[in-house]
Amino acid sequence: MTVRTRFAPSPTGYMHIGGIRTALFNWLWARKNGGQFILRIDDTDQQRNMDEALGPILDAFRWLGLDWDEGPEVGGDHGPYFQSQRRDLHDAALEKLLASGAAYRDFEAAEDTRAQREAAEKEKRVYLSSRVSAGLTEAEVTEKLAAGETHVVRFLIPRGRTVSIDDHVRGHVEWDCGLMVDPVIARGDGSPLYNFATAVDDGQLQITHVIRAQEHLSNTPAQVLLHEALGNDLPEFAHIPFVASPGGRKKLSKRDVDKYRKSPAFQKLFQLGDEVLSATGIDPADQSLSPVMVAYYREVGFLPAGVLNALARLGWSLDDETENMSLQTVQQNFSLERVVKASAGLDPDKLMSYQSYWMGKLSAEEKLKGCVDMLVKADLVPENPDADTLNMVAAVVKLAADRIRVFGDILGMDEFFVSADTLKYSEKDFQKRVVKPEPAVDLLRELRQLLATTDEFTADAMHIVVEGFVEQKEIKFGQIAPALRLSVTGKAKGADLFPTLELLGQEECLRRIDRAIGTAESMKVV
RNA sequence: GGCCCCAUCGUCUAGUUAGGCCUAGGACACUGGAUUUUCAUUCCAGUAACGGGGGUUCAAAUCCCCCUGGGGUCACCA
Repeated sequence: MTVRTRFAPSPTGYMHIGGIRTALFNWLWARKNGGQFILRIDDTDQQRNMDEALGPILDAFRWLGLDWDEGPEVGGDHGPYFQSQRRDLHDAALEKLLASGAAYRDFEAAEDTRAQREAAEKEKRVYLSSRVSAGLTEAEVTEKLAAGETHVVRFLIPRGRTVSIDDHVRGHVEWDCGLMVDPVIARGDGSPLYNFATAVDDGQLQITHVIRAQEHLSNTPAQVLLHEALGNDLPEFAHIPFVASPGGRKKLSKRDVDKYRKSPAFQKLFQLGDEVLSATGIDPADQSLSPVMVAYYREVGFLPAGVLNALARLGWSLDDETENMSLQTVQQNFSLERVVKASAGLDPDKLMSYQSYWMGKLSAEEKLKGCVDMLVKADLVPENPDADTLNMVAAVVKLAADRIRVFGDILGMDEFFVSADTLKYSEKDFQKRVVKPEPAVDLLRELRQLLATTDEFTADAMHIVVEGFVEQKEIKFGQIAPALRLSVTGKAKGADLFPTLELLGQEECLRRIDRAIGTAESMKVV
């Protein structure tokens, strides 16, 4: 039988990083087995703008390169793939269950049901559905219906037996039906509820493997019973661990981003993200993007390969040593048997490590393209840049080498894309390296003369000039290099100094040194 | 609270199904050193774990029981 897996997101306007991990495992299992991966949109009745709500979800799949065989935009033989459009299927299934007596119309007032539940809770006994309505004769039901009495439809749990599954990751799990409440499967208005719609849809879509997060384990007995009553082939189940917050055990949640912001484990990621996001005109504080969302990583300049690698290794391993894996490698080696049982915390450090690895694998062209896009977004480079600009960016990217782990890191090298008069100094370092040391300004002034009279302004030539200068003045390299770096780049750290000078060019370097000298002197006066 | 799930370095994990090859392996992070006259990289080294208690056995991280701890879920949400 062909393996068919599905991922059924609700259109919420963003794609959760944990959600896409579940989708990834479904995709992997389908691809590994030459099967189909289906995307079904579990939208309910009142939904907001569908483009707005679904767009980001499909974008996330496309960005990561996870294609779907059936679903929105691609169609398929088992459609429609929007749950809201499958109502006739649900209605027919509901009729079937009603007719067979597997379900009953419950006319009990909602407040009565609630009161019973609360009473049971108070008395510390198990609450079970009263089933008063289940005992109604056909005539009585017809009468109530004619009288327009509102009712829900409940599934009649076969008490006195157990349900069990042999879960691919959890093993044998069993539930006592005698403890289960008859679940509502249709609302007062006749619309289907999740557990019921899911069973109907999974059955009709011929899903063979339901791979979903562990939190759904408690939904499983009801769904299994529903499948039985519907006469569906029972799918196999794999309840995978959910993605937990860094350091914690709790489900990673959009609601807790404020807390994550304070967590040490998340510190570096937030810092990087804040810088990149604000440079590209997105306010990091408004939480339209956060590390809980897939889009966050794209906007900060992560690679699909990096994110995918981290996600795959969260709760799954190939063996005892393989860490860096392409999607293809994971796909070839994926197995549900090697999925771990315990929930796994997302580790931003490890994610960054995978990311750096894959960034290192990129060709110069790909790297250049990613960086250019980022620079354009940050307005440091014009849209559709000319060849000169492109060459400049390429040179910077090459010089930056592995300092660029994510494309957003190029924005930290903005000194190459601004003019001498708009260059920003790192205040503290400038004080420490240029203003405070007594001879720094004088040395800079003298060195400037030397640099100005050099015909050949190359990295090697500059190196020789500065070395000669150091020798002649009988100072240490460390007494002039930091000041020079600060003057020219505004920063204390960065790429190799002499190639940096060459890249900036003689004129620009001189302008920057002049400005630094002026600035330092005015600071000294005050 | 009921039901269910889970438990190896700080983190992600290997090892658990078929007990011995485990004086518990790898990776990330961290610390130290070398290289790089900054930073980043690279290289080398180091710190660091079987939650506790009982069994079974010649032998237990691995099997059994109890405890503890963590988590999920208990809707006319999905």
